[in-house]
Amino acid sequence: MGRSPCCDENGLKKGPWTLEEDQKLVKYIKESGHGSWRALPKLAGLNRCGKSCRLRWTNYLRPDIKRGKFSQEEEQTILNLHSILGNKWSAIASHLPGRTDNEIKNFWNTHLRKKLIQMGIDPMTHRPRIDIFSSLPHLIALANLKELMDQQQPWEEAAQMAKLQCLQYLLQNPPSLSSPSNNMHTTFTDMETMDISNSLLSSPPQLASVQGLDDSNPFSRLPDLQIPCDYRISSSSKDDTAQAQAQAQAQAQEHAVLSQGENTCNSTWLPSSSAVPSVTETLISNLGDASCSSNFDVAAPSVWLDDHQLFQDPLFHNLL
DNA sequence: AACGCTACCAACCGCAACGGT
DNA sequence: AACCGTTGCGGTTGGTAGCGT
Repeated sequence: MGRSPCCDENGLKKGPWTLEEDQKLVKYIKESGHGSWRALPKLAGLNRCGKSCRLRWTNYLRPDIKRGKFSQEEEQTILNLHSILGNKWSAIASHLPGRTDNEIKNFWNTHLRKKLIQMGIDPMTHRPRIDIFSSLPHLIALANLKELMDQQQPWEEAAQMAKLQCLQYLLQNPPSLSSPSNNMHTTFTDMETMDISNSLLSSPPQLASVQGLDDSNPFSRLPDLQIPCDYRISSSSKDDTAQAQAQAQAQAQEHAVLSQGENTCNSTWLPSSSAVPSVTETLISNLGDASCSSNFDVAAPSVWLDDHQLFQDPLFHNLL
């Protein structure tokens, strides 16, 4: 695949276009069409490379370009299409008459992406963020619990059972401790997270007798934290798993059709698409007033709601 | 007024795909 | 099949406007 020398040629102007250059380009294309972009600058009397001319035309000067703010409908369309197509800006732009891929890309990066992050949604997967910050409340609770355990406070056995069940619930419904996404806000490494978790899981010996789970290891039924965890909002029965896999396959095929064989949204680290529906599909209508600054102020996905309800439970406050 | 910070967006860069020879 | 030229695309950069201190 050869590469065109294009703009590295000496003497060609770069940078912002002047009004005069715009007028020359528009005049030439209106009269003669763009033809070969490479030949165009010379013919149009422009000291630019063809690539620059093409970009200026397609992104700015084309008469059918719609400028101005994106409407709610356009915003919704972009979110929907991005959840299916990923960063296929040109494919998304083809569904938005008058909008260029560059404009949509910029709008995504400056507005929509931030909104989704604010709402606790991973902008790449359109699913609840599963990074260290969304796990932080759980980890803090675990840390406090371990502190209490280390102090060997004389708990009632029933209370211990309840608390440990609570802990087990947390660990069986974890926000995944490691995120595959390109999440800029993840400052803890996966291994650091694992260290924290594993240190918390080194239980004091006196708890083994009250677990009733496994005498040798009270946490033996907890998920293997070295393995990326699926969301566990639904039953973990084998039947459901098989059903989810079948649904995932069906959806993967659907996505393959929609995205012409390319689907950047899928990740081997993520649960099947059918297990956790894309939250942007249900939260899109709230985006317009997503002015909140905290993940916890907005309508959170169900996988979080369960945990938040747990945190509000008086029983859980006793743990803290 | 000066400075720093942030948001926005036009434009650039480099790679990939495609078609012609 | 290999090479070359052209175009398309997505990621990134840099200029600048707006705002707060």
